[in-house]
Amino acid sequence: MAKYRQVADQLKADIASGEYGPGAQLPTEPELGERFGVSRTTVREAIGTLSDEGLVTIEHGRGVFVTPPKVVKRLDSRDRLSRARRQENKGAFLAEADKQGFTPSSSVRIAFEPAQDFGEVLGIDPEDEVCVRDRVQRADGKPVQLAVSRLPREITRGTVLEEVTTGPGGAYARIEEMGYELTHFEEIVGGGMATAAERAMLGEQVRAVLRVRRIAYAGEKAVEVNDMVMPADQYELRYSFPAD
Amino acid sequence: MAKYRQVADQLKADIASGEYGPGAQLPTEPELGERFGVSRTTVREAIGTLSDEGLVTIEHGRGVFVTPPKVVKRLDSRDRLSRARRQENKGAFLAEADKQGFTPSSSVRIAFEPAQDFGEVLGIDPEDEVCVRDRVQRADGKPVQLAVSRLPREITRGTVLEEVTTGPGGAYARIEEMGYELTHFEEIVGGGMATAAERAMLGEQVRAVLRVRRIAYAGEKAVEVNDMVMPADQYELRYSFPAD
DNA sequence: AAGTGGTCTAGACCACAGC
DNA sequence: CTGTGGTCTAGACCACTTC
Repeated sequence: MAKYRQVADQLKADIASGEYGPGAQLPTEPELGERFGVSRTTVREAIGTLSDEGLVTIEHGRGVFVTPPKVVKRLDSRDRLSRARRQENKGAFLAEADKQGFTPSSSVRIAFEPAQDFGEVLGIDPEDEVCVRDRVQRADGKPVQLAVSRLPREITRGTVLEEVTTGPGGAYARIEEMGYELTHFEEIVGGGMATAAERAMLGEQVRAVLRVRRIAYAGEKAVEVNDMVMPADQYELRYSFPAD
Repeated sequence: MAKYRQVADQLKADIASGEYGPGAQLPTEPELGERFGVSRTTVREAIGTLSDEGLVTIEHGRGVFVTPPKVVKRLDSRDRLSRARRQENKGAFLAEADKQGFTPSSSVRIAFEPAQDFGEVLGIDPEDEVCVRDRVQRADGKPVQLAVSRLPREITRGTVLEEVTTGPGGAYARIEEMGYELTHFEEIVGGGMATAAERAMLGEQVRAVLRVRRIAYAGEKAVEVNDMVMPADQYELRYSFPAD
């Protein structure tokens, strides 16, 4: 077996055995090289695999640390998006913050573009304009989610939906006030590795991400498509559905 | 910016521009090193990031190839797990194969163990035995999903559920015949990097995976917990739920 | 300034694929 | 056998954190 795998396996065992507890700093790369009788390059390759698996967190200039157990954000979309929540004046992200006890904040960038590929899912012409709401959502100041909403401009034109702040109950409450009564949501869940751009926003240590596309419907009409990206190790999505 | 990032960005651009089309082979590592004026190590680092992002597939001894667009398996759990499907004598994986047009196969390993941590979710004592059905599911011979089901042995004892083949309609059909009428499912979706063991089973090129835990309920009673692992780039999970 | 991880080199040998 | 990627080395210098 390759040396770097042997080193990785030994380090994993040491972490599992508690020799390096949560948050503990591992020996430096040169120290590990000497201990295992391998070059620093090989040690780095071993540490890289541990980092990929999320076992350790590498901090430039500081050291390598055993990743403490994550506080997982559990999202039950159906509850979180319920009309009841909106009537409590809570948007989806605020409802989540409320339940999990973190301080939410977000920055929003608004733009208007041709719908292009999104025309198909929204049921509009590719050249019709959409309102793009590009958000970075933070928990206690740390970015935890990227979300890009697109809404047909025929719905948003001249409304607060084209402003940074959408007001109590969030965007969905405003959409319903426009006369589009939301009937159901569809969520399409995928995953993958974070791109360099996503890591720049969510944190360089982020590896795997969950990608969720939520489509909000008013009857047969799709009124919003929201593409979200979140670090996989920080989220759990929960869905319930009947057996028949 | 680091050289390996520059190289990676240039290769990405070349792929996006179509200079290297889907399935095309990239120049060899020494060739790229010469072209960009960097060492082979640096080229490998660049290619590694492309591989992580799923843009290219590395084949030992053959070369580096632009990953062709994936045939994504779209799973609509609610439909796939419907009673109607079971009454068509199709288990979940068979129903999926039917819909997407691949030839399914699977190998099953049966074991009996104390429930331990799974006792909590199944509502039984941690020392009560569960029947463990450990499966590798293949599409056209290629492993595409790992699934480990655990069922309380009080349900499975002496039934075909403790055999390799569960018969028409799959395990859920047998559970209902035991008198446990399924009422609803819960699915908890997470993600992460594949472990070395998972890569050994699903393919060494697999990076990000989706992890789905499905819990089947008969009323308030959980009758099965099924932990599934699937390559993230091959799956899309679809859920619908009402807005109220 | 000292200590940590990040990048890079030139070269060697190994393992796998394909003729 | 040849060509490809996989592993490994010893050493150098850079960038970030901390004192």
